[in-house]
This record gives sequence, C-alpha cells and structure tokens, in this order.
Amino acid sequence: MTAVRKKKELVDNLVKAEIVKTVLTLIKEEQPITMDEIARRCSVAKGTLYNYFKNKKALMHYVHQTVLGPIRDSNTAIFETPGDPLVQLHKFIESAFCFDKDVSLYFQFVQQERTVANQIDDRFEVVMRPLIRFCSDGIQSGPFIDVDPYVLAEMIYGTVIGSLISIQSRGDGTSDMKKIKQDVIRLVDKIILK
Amino acid sequence: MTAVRKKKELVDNLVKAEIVKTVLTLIKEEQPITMDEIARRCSVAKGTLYNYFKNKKALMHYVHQTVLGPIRDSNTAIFETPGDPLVQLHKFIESAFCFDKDVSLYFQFVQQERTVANQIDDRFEVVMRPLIRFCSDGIQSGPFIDVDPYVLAEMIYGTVIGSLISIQSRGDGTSDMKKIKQDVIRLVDKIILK
Amino acid sequence: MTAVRKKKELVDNLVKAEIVKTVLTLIKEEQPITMDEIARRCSVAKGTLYNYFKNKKALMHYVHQTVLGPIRDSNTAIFETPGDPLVQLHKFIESAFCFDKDVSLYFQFVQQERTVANQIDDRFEVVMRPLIRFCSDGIQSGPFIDVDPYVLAEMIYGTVIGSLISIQSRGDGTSDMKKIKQDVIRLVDKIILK
Amino acid sequence: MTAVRKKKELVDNLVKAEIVKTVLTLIKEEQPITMDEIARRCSVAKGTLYNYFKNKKALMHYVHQTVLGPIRDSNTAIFETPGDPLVQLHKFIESAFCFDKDVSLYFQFVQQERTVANQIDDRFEVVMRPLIRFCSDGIQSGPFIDVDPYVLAEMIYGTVIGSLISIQSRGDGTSDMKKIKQDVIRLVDKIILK
DNA sequence: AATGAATGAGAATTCATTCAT
DNA sequence: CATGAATGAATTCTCATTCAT
Repeated sequence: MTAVRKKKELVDNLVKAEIVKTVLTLIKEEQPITMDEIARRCSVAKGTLYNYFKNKKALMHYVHQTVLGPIRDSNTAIFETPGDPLVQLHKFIESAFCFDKDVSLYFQFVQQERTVANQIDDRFEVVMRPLIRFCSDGIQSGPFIDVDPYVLAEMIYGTVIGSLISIQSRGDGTSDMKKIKQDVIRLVDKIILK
Repeated sequence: MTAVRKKKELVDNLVKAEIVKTVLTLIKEEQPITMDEIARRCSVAKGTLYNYFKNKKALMHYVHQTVLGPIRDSNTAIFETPGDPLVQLHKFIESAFCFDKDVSLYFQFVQQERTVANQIDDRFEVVMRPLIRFCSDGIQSGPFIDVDPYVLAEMIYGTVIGSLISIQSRGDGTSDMKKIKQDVIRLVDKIILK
Repeated sequence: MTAVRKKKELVDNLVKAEIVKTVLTLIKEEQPITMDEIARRCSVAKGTLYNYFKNKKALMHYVHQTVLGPIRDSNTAIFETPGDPLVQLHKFIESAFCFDKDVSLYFQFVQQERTVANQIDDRFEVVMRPLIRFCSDGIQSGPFIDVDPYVLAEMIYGTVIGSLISIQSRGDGTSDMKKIKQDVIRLVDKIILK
Repeated sequence: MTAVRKKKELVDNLVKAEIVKTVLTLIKEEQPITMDEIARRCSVAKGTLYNYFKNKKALMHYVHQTVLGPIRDSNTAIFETPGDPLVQLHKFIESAFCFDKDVSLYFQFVQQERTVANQIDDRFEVVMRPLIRFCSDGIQSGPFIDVDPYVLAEMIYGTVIGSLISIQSRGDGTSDMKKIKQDVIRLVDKIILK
C-alpha cells in the first residue's frame, strides 16, 4: 500500500515538474499558455491536468511557487540568520547571480497573471520585504546610512536584480558576469555604509 | 468649416481621453480590459470605439503613448540639454516625483500587452536608454564613479523609480514624499560621485 | 419649379450612375461591397446613399437593373420581332459579343447577392426564357431540329455566353474575338437546323 | 487500439457528413451559412465544429471537396482512359445525369465562397479543363468538327450541364429525364462530328 | 438635403472546464 | 485514473442603418 502510494507520489511529482517546465518554455517562447498546449507538450490528455490541479489558476499557482519558493527560502535564510550585515548582503548578491535565467524571465512575466499576482505582490513578498527589514535593522543598529529603509532597499534591488535582468537586453552578448557582479558589490558597499 | 473641424477634433480628443482614463481605471481595479467593458464604462456603444481606433491593439497603443509619451519627452529634454550632470540628475528625480500616480501603475502593467511591449521594451526605451547614455558620459568625462554604466543606471532607476512605485505598497499611508525625495537625492548623490 | 426638379433629377441620375460604376468596380476588385466603401469612393456621405436608396437591397437592385436591363431589352427586341429565326439568332450572337465585359463579370457575381437573386433568377429571366420560347417556336414551325427546347436553348446559351465568359480564363491573352464569333455561329447554325 | 481509432474515425466522418449535409441544406434554403446555424442544425455546440475544422474556411473547403471531388474523379477517369471519343462523351453525359441533385445546386452556389473559389475556378478545373483537352484531341485526330476547342467544350458543357441544371427551373415538375438525356446525346452527336 | 458619428445585432473564434467511455 | 470530444461563455470585430446637426 505504502509502496504504491510512494510510487504514485513520485509519478505525480514527475508530471508536475514536467508541467512547470512546459509553462516556463511557453513563457520563454511568448506563446499563449493554454491548457490544451500544456497538455499537448506534456503528452498528456487535457483532462489529466485536472487530476493534478483543480483548475488553471491552481496550476499556475503551483508553477509560481515552484519558481519563486527557492528564492524566498534562500533570501529568508540569508537575512534571518544573525550575522554581519555586509556579509549577508554579499551573500544575497551572490545568490541572486546564481539563479537560473528562467527566474528573471519569470519575474517579468509574473505580473501578467493577475489571478496569481492578485494574491501576493511577489516581488515584494519574495525579495523586498526581507530586504526592507534588513535595511531597517542595519540603519537602527548603526552601520548603514540613515535614510528611508524603503529607499535603501529599492536601491539595492535596482542595483542587484535590475542589473541582472538588464543583462539580457544589452546589445553586446559579451557581458562579463564577473565584472558586473564586482561592480554591483562595489556600488552597494560604497553607498550602504555611513 | 475650420470651426466644425476644430470642434470635431475637440470632441475626438475628449472621447479618447475618456477611453484612456477608463482603461487606466480598469487596470487599477485589476478588471479584464475588454472592448465591451470599455464601451460600457464610457457609456458608448461597442462599435463607437471602432470609430476612434482601428482595433483593440491600436486603442491600447494609444493609451500607451498617452501615458508614456510625456515621460519620454521629459527625460529626453532633461538629458539631451547640455549642463551639469548633477543638476540633470536632480531634475530627473524632481520630474519623476511629479508624475501622476497612474504612471507608476501603468509601468507595472505595461508588460501585459505583449503585442505592444513586444515592439519596444518601454522601460528601456523611455527611461533606461537615456539614463545609460547619461551615466556613460558622466563616467567618461570624469565626475562619476567608474563602474559599468548599466549597473549605475539600474542603481539610479531602482532608487528613484523603485522608491516611487513602492510608495503605494507601504502599509502606512502616511509616507512623507518630501522626506523620501530628499533621501533619494542624498543616496544618489553619495554614490554617483567619485 | 420644373427647372429645379429637372436639375435635381439630373444630379440624381449622375449620382446613381456613379454608384453603379463604383459597385461594379468593387466587384471587379473582389472587394467587399459595403455602404461605407461605396460612399467613400463616391465622395459622398454614407447617409446620403440612403437619400437615393431605401436600403442596401434597393441599391443593389438598382445596380442589377441598370446592368441587366439593357440586355433584357435587347434580347426581347430581337426575339419578339417577327422574322427569320436564323437572322434572329445571328443578331443575338452579335449583340452578346457587343456587351461590355462588365456584364459577364456581373453575371458570375450575380448569384452571390441572394437578396436580389432571390426574386428573379436572372440568367433565366434575361436570357433563357426568350431563348426557350424562340426555340419552341422554331421547332414547332419547322426549321429547327426537333429536340427538347430547353436542351436546345441551353446548347445555344452555352455556346454563345459560355464561350464569351471563358475568353477571360484562357491562358493566351491573344484570343481572336472574330474567329471565336465565327466558330460560334458555325456551330450553332450547324446544329440548330434540321 | 485500432478498434478505438476506427470507431473514432467513423464517428468523425459521420459528423462531417452531417455538417456537409447541413451546409447543403442551408444553401438550398437560401439561408445564411453561419457557424451558429450549422451547429444548431447539427445539434452540436458551436465549439464542437472547431474540433472538426480549424475554421470556417476549412469547413467550407471540406464541403467543397466532398461535393466536387467525386465529379472530378469521374471526369478524369472517363477522359484519361484511352478509347473512342464518342464513347467517352456518352459516358460523360451518362455520369453527369447520375449525380445527385445537390451537385447542380452546389454548382450554382460555388462562386459565393470567394476565398475557396479564388484558389481554383472549379467549374474550369473540374469539368472544363478535361473537356477542352478532350475536344482538342478530337479535333486534331480528325473526327471532330474543326472549331475553337473552347467553343466546342462550352457547347458540350451548356448542353449537358446546363440542361441538367435547368431541369429544376422548369415549371412542369414532370420532366422526363430519359427523354432529355437522349436529346442531349442526339444534339451533341450531331454537332460534334464532322 | 447632406453629413458622419453612434448604434447594436450578428458573426467568427478561443479556451477553461466537464464528463462519458 | 486517463482520455479527449463536447460544451458554451466570453471576446473581438463588421457593417447596415439611424438621427441630430
């Protein structure tokens, strides 16, 4: 019994992973995301999708969680663990530069799906909130420049995430990731400390 | 004759303005933007919309231009006029804080209409491109810190535009715009100069 | 008064002629025939068309009559006038080869407009009926071959009108109208007489 | 597996046949051919039609092929098989008189659907082209009267197909098909041979 | 009379969801 | 459970007709 259930769960997760992958591909290809197309690309009947998810909204929500969950966890881990603020910040930058390219793509896409975005403003929930709290702490405990923590957080977000996203738009395909990361760190360090 | 034409043009613009307003309202209310609904809210027949715009795409494009045009013009004017870089930057911040709240709303929404956004990545076209060029110039001619101009531009964008947008998400409705603007200026000044 | 009325009627007819011309042009160009387009091409307001015709059906009916009326009259004149059947037939062929190219074009088009065609099957009314009566007479009075008059009439129709219409479809643009007409006459003569 | 597929294909064809029948009925009743009406008369939801055909054009094309295909095949078979020209001609007449009444109805209608008719002038493709080639051969190899082959072909078309179509328009419902066919044959025989 | 903006019925098409097999 | 045909609400767009100016 348990063995059967395990197996079922395994298959279940495999299918779900396939679905997530397919949706991301569709986003990348700027194709409309229809249940028909997801099913077709997963070599699964349309009706089957409804065995895994109650409806399209639930499906998209799952994709959402799958993509953004790890980031949220990573950021939480970095900022909730006590330690030197500067070290935390560097860890945050480091982790941001490690994430899959899909993520920034998805970040751009995410506001499209109002049904999902309705419930949570993801950018805020996943990145900004931890960042704002981090800045507040840093300002209150001394080391950070004393400005509005929201402003400081937005500065960090723009410099780190913005730079990451805009890499794709650069005309020259030869963007040197290492150089960019160093410049980001330099900039953030320079500004954040008193 | 001319009088009739003038009048017609006036009415025309009035109706179009109404349509733009309605679309922005729909975006704000996170309601689906259908021709039916636009017509209903404008107290106009569906067919009438098609007297003003060839199709939905054209209508959305007009909304787009109406919202983003002034910003583009403003930014172009600020950065294309020769002068002290720091003064230009302050002007840019000043103008950003003057724009209607609709603008930031629209900025978040804009990527929805792929057909439009496809053609130009507006954030890039309207704000980033002038900003990047401005940073490049400032770096080359000396006064600005020598980092990747894209990174510097993203830093400015995040600090200025990001802070503006996030004002709406702040829990406390009592955000002091003046204080925020001053902090933004302080931050940008501090970082940008060598 | 009368002068004014005359003038009005003159203008009236001029406009109507323009409308007919425009509709035929639209048919030729395989463009949809909309009131909008007719008005535009006639440099007249859409509403004005409704001063000349009660509705689109009436307008199309007028075009119809204007194009087919002369043919009907011609055929009636030829076949109703007593005389040698063979001479009549040759006159019919002669007149068919004289008509404007628009006519055959219109003939192909005419079945499209069901609203008009509903009321009369034009091919039948305008050409076939006189032809059938003519054949019946010729058969009864002796000179024509004794077959079903409908069949004989269709033979004539096909040979004369069919040949005319198919001239346009011929690959070689160099169709010698005179030669074709002579062949048509030869063929019809040969078959029709006992 | 194969059984399921066979069954599916069977149902598929049944539905498609029903759709063809419905469209022909609509043509017969001179009713507008809308997807709504087709669906209603087939007791099927509008969307279902789109499971069978990509769009209206494809649906109409299928009707087209279904009606005209057999005729084309028949004519091709008759005229491409070597043999005595007169025998071929008689076979052609025979086959024409065998076809369903729907066919002549459809023949009248066919030019309506410009999108389809555009691509091929069907009358030409299906009947005239084989007929013209047949006449050319007969003229060159001797037995047929030496006139323009197009004219000869049009004569045959008019006599055979025209007579068939006009049967419906005859006032007296009592048209004796056998008598008509014999007259057609007599006429064609008489004229075609030198 | 002439104008042309407004109207709204009607047509094609898409797609999430259901359900019989 | 899986399947995929059927469903029909929702959406965009067209165009004949009306009517206030």
